[in-house]
Amino acid sequence: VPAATPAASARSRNPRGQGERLRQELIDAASQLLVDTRADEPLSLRAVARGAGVAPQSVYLHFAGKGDLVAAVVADRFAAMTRAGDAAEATAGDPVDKLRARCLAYCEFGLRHPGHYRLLFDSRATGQLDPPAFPSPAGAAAYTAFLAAVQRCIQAGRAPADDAAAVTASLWAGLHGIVALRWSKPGFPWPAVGQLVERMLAGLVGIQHRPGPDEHPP
Amino acid sequence: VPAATPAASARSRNPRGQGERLRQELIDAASQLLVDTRADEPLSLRAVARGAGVAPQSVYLHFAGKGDLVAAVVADRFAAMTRAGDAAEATAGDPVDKLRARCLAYCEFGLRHPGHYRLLFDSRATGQLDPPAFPSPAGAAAYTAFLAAVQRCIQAGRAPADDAAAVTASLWAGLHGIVALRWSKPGFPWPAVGQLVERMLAGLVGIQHRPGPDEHPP
DNA sequence: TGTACATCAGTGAACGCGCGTTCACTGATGTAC
DNA sequence: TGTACATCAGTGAACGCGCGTTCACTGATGTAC
Repeated sequence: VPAATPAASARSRNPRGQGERLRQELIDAASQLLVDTRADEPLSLRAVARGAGVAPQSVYLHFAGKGDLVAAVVADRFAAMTRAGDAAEATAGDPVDKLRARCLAYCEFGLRHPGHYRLLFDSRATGQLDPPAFPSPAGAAAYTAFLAAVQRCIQAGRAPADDAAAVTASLWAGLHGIVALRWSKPGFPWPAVGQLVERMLAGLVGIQHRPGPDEHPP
Repeated sequence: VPAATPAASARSRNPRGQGERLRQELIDAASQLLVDTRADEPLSLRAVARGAGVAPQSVYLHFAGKGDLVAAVVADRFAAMTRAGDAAEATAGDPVDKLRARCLAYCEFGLRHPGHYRLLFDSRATGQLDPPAFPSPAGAAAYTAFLAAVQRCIQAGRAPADDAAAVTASLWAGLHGIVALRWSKPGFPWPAVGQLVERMLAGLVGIQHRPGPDEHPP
């Protein structure tokens, strides 16, 4: 529990004409608060204001209310996740390696930033959204990138022909389970993330697994 | 938002010697509150007391505090889920049919009682536990039942020999994804639960899919 | 070159609310003698 | 058979807290004339 004094007490007001800066500062403060949130408490407008070093009312200068603020944070974090997935995919050349890289980037994002991941994919958190409109454009973009990666594998002959949308949905479900259950049940003896991802790729997409240098088959 | 008046205003006090009844009444009231909870708000001790028709202080007659109450609700709901899974498995004779029945029962429990499922498997909810000890005996029992079902399939020759623990972990992850993402992204065009479960069984466990009477292959 | 004024980036103070928890109390029911 | 007492199942009243939101205000900075 942080002290009652603002975290950024040294903040000075933005220069005239730069008032919009506070908007991003508030989004960043909310992201920072969520980074390692394990508790069940919803994001608090007053905590965000404290994190940004401003009074609670100042949030209303840029957002219509708490729901609007949360929606902006969701959009910001979805963009960050999409960027991470695209960057990972770009480092691979092969369609299979691209799909694998995107899957691993998805899991890594979720495991490194559990609060952000939950904000995007946990229904308790997405229930904070105002209005609760689904699917969001950002969420649809994340799915579309996976679908394209799966389709490329099929077209390259690296995966059997199948209903690509259904394959992608099952793959997404598998990846979500890998991430979400690991946070939910940290005491469970989970296999390595890489091994689980490989099982999903082999079993759900149908990709043949070629053991790499750091794989040790029994 | 319910009215400020208690939901069960007609409640009369339990007869002498039957004070323990209130304990279960409180657990039931909490379960009822969670049944269709979509919001991000944590379970509230005062709301539980209102639901049971007693004053907030009465909770302390049976529980040390909010955390203790939540832990009791978790144990109660885990028991209900285990019962549902066991009952579903008992209706099937074949090892594969037993495993499938348990998987479908798992998904059905999660989809019919999202608030209960989240209490057991969402880290935001499990984070309410006091103390946050994992794995809980009840959670371990749920996993063990799945592991046994997978092992029976392997021993019966209905699934290829593999690391049964790793197979079960990946299957669990897949089932969790089927349930959790469906609540998180209700606007997404999800395939039918049965089809996704069949994909998980075929791909992750290695069970051969034989089309049933209500399956319509393209 | 000075001055009145508009704009901008915020803040001071307060509102009513629900929360978890504590302390002292009540009133019915059983039991000892 | 009557009565004092213990036990039991709760409640009355209050505490301090953080929450989202509203209204009026401040003080610095730029602009028109």
